Amino acid sequence: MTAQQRAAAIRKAVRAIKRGSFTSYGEVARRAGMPGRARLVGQVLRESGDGPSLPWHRVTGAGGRIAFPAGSAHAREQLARLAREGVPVRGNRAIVKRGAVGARSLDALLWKM
DNA sequence: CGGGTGACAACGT
DNA sequence: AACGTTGCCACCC
Repeated sequence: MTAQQRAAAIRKAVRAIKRGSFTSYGEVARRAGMPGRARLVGQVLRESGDGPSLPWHRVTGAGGRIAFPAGSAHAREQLARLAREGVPVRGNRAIVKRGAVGARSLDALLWKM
């Protein structure tokens, strides 16, 4: 498996994310057949840059957290694009639907959020 | 081979 | 919920 092939598989998985929804880096990696390589996903998206064929904004950190620093140009752009597609956002994150398995840590549940 | 670096993830406090 | 720590893994010196 060459780096090129891995990048292609990852981009394919990202393109498969439906409009109005989002997926974590780790999940994209799993769907691309490379569990545990979440960081590689970020690396590929970084070198791929922006483009109409690659909905990079639909990829978030675990639990919908935006990977870019809060307030940064990148973060604001991603949140704006997600919101434009109808994804509810709050602060530096996209809101995960309730009931999704593993959507929340036990902590978050106890802290009732 | 050795060490530093991330668009990460999971856990503990 | 905000942080800090660890574990991870591909890359690049």
